[in-house]
Amino acid sequence: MDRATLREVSELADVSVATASLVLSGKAENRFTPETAERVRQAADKLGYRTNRLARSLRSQQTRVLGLISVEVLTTPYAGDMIRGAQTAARGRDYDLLIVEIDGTPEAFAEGFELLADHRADGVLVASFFHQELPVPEVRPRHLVLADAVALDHSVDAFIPNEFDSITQVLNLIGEAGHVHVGYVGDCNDFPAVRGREAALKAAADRFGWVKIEENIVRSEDTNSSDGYHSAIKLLTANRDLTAIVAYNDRLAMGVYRAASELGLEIPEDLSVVGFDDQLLISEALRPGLTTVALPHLEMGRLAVEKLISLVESEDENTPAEVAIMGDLVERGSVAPPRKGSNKFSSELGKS
Amino acid sequence: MDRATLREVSELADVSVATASLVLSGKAENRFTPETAERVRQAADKLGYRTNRLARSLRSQQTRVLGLISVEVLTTPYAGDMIRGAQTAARGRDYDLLIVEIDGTPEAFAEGFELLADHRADGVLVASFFHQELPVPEVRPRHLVLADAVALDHSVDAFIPNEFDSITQVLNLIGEAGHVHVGYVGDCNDFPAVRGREAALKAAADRFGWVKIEENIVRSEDTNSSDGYHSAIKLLTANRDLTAIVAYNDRLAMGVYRAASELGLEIPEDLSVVGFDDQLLISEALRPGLTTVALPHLEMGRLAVEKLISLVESEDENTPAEVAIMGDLVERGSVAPPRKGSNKFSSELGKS
DNA sequence: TCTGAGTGTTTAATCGATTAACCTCGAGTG
DNA sequence: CACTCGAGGTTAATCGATTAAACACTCAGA
Repeated sequence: MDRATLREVSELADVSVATASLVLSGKAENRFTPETAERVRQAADKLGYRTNRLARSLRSQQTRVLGLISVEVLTTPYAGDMIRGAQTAARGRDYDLLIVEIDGTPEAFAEGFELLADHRADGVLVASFFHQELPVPEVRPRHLVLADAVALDHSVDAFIPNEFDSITQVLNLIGEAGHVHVGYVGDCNDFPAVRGREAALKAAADRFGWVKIEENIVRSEDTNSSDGYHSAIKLLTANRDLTAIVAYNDRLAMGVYRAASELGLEIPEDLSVVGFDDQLLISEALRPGLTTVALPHLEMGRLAVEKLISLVESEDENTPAEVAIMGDLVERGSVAPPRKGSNKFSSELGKS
Repeated sequence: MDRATLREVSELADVSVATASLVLSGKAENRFTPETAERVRQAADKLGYRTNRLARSLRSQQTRVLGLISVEVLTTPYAGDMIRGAQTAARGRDYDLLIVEIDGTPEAFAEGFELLADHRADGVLVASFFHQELPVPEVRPRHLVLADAVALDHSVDAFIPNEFDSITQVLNLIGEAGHVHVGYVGDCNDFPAVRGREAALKAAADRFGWVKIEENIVRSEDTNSSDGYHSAIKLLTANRDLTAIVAYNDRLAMGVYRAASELGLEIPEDLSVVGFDDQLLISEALRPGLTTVALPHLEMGRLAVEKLISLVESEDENTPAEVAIMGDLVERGSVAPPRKGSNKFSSELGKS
């Protein structure tokens, strides 16, 4: 049941191993008579010949294998599409992916790099489960590209989401609907994603004339639904004029929904909500569906692999660049114009 | 910057390549003087020598690479832990994983198998994103194991969840709390997971004397939250005595929560709810937290790899077996004893 | 002195594919 | 007729590690 070797093919075709190799690799188009070539091809076909990648790689000093270091992408439900994008792109160029899952520590990187070096991967792609700055060690593969992450020292090619323009899409939706009392449920960490989204928020606030946006920002310790809930409660009770809340991500937005429901606020009639990430388990399940932005995971994976292959295949000098990619707006129904005057919540409270 | 070869090491140590190899592989413990051995080791150290896996594999005819065919595991947020379990187990035995993502069609399998055969994987693990029956082609790797799936013809070793006993844990919780009017929001497909869970439901109904369980089963077309909502509404309006609902999975349970909230039923006071899967994005985010069962993904991945390695390393005859593994009960607070008499919903309606 | 048995180390074949360099033969050229 | 040249192949080195078999040497025993 073992695969046939080139020697077996060449014997069946009654030629030398060299001839068989040359014919099958197509690297000597017209050095052989059509009959010889055909005989070789038939023999290969008959024996189900496939070239032994180990042997080829050993000889050619390239494996056509790309290492993929997954920083928690495999084990968190956020960014699987990035790997799919990467795999599709790689397969399309006849490369395969060797995937190693690690946490993001420098030691784990070193181990991962070592393992991939042992396998003689032609290049390495590091994919992160969210847009962060990674401590990529100095000792690193010759060809390296990052996806959904940048190197702390910005010394590596990277494909990241355009946080600013992406979230601006939902901010515009809020602004154009006429909201001016807008709150923001954020994250307290210092990540590029956090900085980018808040910068966009402030720009939008300026542009649309949102009222006292600085005071309507609450930053959660963590970004789970329950933090979103507490933050939203805090926002909505402190500022009863709020008619829209922007959440840093969909999980926080989920908490905002719960807060709204508890306070008797209908979404979107009394309160518009937008999220970020388009985590389907949440954004599709909430009622009404959450208007949010889908991160360009597939694209980042694809582009990163294509860049990596181009690095591998041309030995030209390369100047590392960070490419920011737009996310897709997904409108579902959690945004509506504000009620006249103020939201139901504040008017009800006004009565009592 | 390229890695040192054995020849370079041997030259530095002033011995033959054979000696260097023998010393470093530890396969000839006392054939050399301690001084020679030490000299070789020092040289290897100094040069940062690591054996070239391609060369070794080519020679030894085994790669210490296991293929992992992921049937949508990578790209759905359900079962990433299975891959983590598999990778950890493999690394612990000095194997690496070559992962290929496919959909579950026979053609995709064939392609995946071919690709892994090209890479001379020593064995292949197929991991599915849920417990299903897979059409594994006849032409298959010599060593093959399934995780979270069985072969249609049951001809392959498999590690699967014990659906019956796993869900019985939450069913017992419901029964022991004293509920007798129990509803079930199910799935209409004919999967092992569906059959196992419904069988357990019926067994529990018998054991606890649940009232007319057959009539309180609604099967959804799909298993998203919105189907769970519609099914729960149907159940709760048709049978006002229901005090507990069991959902086929957490996503459906999420819909049940919404239905309950819409009907003014408090969970767990008026209605107990249990799910299955422990999908954290849902089970942790819902209020109250969802009591559910965590599938043994990590374990399945781990055990499958260990079985696979044992197949690879001993050429003994093997009789395929399917091993069912228990899931873990996760209690969060969506179960309470029923209200005296009946639920709030039915009593309120009774008044009007 | 010769044989035998260890010890310590090297020689050389091998895994399978690639490819530069070489060979052979017949046709064409001056 | 001697010589060149191209078409159509083949030879053999190479990638790096593994390992059976051979070799060189020492020392004990006959």
